[in-house]
Amino acid sequence: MAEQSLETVTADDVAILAGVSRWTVARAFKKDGVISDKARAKVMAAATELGYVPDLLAASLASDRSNLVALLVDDFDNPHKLVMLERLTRILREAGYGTLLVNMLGESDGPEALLTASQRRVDAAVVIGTQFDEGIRRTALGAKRVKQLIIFARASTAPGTISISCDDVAAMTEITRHLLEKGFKRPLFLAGPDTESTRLMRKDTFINVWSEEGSDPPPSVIHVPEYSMALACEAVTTRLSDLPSQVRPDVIVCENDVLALGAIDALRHRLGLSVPADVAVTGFDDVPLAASPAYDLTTYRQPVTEMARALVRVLDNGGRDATDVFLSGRFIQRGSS
Amino acid sequence: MAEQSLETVTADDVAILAGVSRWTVARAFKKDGVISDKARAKVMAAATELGYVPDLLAASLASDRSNLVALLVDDFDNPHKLVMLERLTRILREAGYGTLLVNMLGESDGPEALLTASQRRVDAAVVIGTQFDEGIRRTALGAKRVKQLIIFARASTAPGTISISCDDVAAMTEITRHLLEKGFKRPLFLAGPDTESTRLMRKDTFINVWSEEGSDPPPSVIHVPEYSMALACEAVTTRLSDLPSQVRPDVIVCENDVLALGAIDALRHRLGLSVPADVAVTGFDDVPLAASPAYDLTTYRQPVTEMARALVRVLDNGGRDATDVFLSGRFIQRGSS
DNA sequence: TTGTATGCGTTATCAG
DNA sequence: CTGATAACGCATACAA
Repeated sequence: MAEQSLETVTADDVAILAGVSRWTVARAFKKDGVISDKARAKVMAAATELGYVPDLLAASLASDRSNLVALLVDDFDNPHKLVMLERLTRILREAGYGTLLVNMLGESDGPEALLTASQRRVDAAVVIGTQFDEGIRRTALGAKRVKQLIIFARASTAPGTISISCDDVAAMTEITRHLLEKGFKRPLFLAGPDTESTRLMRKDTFINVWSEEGSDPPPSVIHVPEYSMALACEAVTTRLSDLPSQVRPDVIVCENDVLALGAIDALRHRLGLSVPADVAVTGFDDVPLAASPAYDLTTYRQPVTEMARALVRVLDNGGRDATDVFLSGRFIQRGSS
Repeated sequence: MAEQSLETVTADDVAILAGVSRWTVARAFKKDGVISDKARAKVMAAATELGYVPDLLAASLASDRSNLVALLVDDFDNPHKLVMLERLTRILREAGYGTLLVNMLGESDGPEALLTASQRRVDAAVVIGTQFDEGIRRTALGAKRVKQLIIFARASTAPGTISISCDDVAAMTEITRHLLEKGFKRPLFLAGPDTESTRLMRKDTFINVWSEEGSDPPPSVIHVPEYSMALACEAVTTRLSDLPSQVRPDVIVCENDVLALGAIDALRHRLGLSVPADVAVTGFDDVPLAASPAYDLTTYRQPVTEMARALVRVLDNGGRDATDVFLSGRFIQRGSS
């Protein structure tokens, strides 16, 4: 078949060549189109001959679906984002959705970012950021700008949104019990920023389970204002330096892997301690680096694939009778604990 | 202003409220629209009152620009991809472009991925993958499917494409001279897969400069089939184990940071050697992790921001008189060499 | 400077 | 099962 270099080949062209009407061409391209096998065959033959592909833009304009979803990301520093992006783009594409990647630039850029997306008629906006403020929700829901607002990898009780996330409670309970079994006595919990609207249940769960099932004083907690290795490293260094080993934490439980990696760096390279001999460390997410011999981090793998599939289900349903989704992942024990 | 919950507010609605015609509304929203200040003010007032935003989908259909570019990625394992995605989405968005992230799933998925993008009428397809086969080029250029094919962060001589990349020759020359000055004698070059169409000039440059300016035997080279820490770690381990220290390389020069991080892991955790005391290591890209105390990797920072800006320039020009772009980055000396 | 007709490529909906 | 009419929301070119 010679390469076509027509400016653009439309359904009309195919219709003429196939000897049918333009609408029959459209039907042939719908999975469940009501059309005779014969007609479809003719259309398809003509289509491949002309190199016709339906124009999704025109389709979006005419129908009220774009099969496009916006992925709003606000923190590109966490390698786990790359894992999520890979899985989301793969699975959404397999399901017929395109993905618009939107960078939520600064602090309060959420609403603006959402507008950009809504201008392209996305079927849904998926927030994969760490922050999720009320402004976004209002912008999304007010004026029906965005049909659906989905919070990914974060639990949220905000009305009008649905969230798809890892079951933090089950996950952190498993981690905590592992630590209790191992006989750790003085945990330190290293947490990220304390947001209101979307929160991780990891810290609370850890504190609860440890307090209930352990017989020791409640764990201490430190917060860093961002999920950053450098900040975590700094925070742990300050906190542990000059601390006599009798009162030094024997395990640092981190809200995610990025913090854990920073903590390990601090212990080894700033404080001259050994992991896990002097201090153990656990993370959360299972970023690729967690498996490297350098860190060998005990962590919990979020079920990203299943989460992405759940997203597709919600999308395919057009958001009807959708409820929040919590999925279990897998505890990954490695050498750091 | 009360939140509108109108189904959709179009330019017509704004026109009525502002007491002008629909076309005047359109003019008000064009940066260089020929329109009186008074009319524009009225339109804008009406627009904000109604919460009107132009529909980019309809605009794309009517004009022949979508202000949408597809980002085709085929390797989500390299953290540097995250850096590039952050910069590209940020700068493209600031310039008024939306970004469609497309996952080039498998081996020969390029053409298919490109089709997905072209169905949405992207103004350009930007390949950020490591692989770039001829199939992609043909699909893109054949039948004028995609107006522009741009190779980002990779030099390419493929006809009909334009590439925007770091000046590998200058960069690697700088790294090599640094190593020569430091007095290293037995380098080993660790490279990724050997592709035909888009190649890095890093390996060749290193070999050339080292051979010309150094007085020692030509460097040895090993290839790994993927840019993966694990593979690099394995390859270095096999290569160096049981090697007497007199003939052991004293520096491993890596094609990128991912390989370098894997090499460092191998040296430290598999071979029990110290970096840089026993063996030095250099990378390329300056991924965030390179700055961590754990690796402290000497590397070369790609000018990602400038590269993204160059992309915007090409896009704004609609590809007219565009030529390949090479930009210099910055040599970053750290502790690993 | 502003208004008007026409077209972009598809889909929804109804008629045959 | 197939053909036809009317949008979808905007841009371009031209006329006023």
